[in-house]
Amino acid sequence: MVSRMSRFSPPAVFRCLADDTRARIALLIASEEELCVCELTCALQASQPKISRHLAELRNCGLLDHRRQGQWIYYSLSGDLPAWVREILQATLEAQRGWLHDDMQRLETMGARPVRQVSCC
Amino acid sequence: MVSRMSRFSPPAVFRCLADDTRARIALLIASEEELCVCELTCALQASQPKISRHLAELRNCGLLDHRRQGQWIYYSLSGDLPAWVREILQATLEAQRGWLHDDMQRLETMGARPVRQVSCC
DNA sequence: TCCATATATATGGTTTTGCGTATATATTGG
DNA sequence: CCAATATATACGCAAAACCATATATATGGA
Repeated sequence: MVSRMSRFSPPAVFRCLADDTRARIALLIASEEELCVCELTCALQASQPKISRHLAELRNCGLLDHRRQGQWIYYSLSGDLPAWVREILQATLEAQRGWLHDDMQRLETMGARPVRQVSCC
Repeated sequence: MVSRMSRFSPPAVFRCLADDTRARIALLIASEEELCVCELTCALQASQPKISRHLAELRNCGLLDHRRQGQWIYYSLSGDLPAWVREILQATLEAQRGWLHDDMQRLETMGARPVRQVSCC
């Protein structure tokens, strides 16, 4: 019997992206590599708990990784993401950039974005 | 302001595919071009009303077309499907054929499948 | 016309999902 | 240690999704 409940089964992945907030988060991160919670809160104009709750879900589904840098927690696509999931995000992103336009605009014009540091010292 | 509610917005499409039954139906049809309700009922081993209900939803979302031929109603991918949606289905299908294996097996070994007729007379 | 088959829809109930608000935790700078 | 900032989680509720069962509709053949 073939497993119908792998972590990345098609409906599991689609379910993760089926919510407006989560789709916007996932595509923004796919586009920007890495974003912290406050940037997403600003880009989506949503409350911080709402963003955090959906980030937790994307994390639990295995779509996102996170790292802490000081006070900020940066989210990125999971390194374990299967290629087909990456392809889906990429295809959606390329075809639907317009759909993300407002969010990206707010992100670009956001004041006081935290500064990334790749390594320490 | 950019429309956030097009018929084929990312979350709308993903929501449609977020259910186990609907994902299996959509991918089976993407693979087989066209399937009737009784074939899907057999392949998924689900009740006829359950299949019909999910087909109606896929139809309402704009993912599927249907045509009647005699007593049977054949469902296929909508002709109006945006390219990116087609790509998503194709990428998922190619990467996740194993996930569909049991369904396809049952379809292939199904007795008394109705015979397609392309045109009349 | 009557029956069998194929398909669609309605109904009522249970489960899941998403939300706002309140609160907890962790980090940084004084 | 204290206050401020960033983030996560808990709780109670409203809305949405899904299901099984029952029923309606359409077609084809006797």
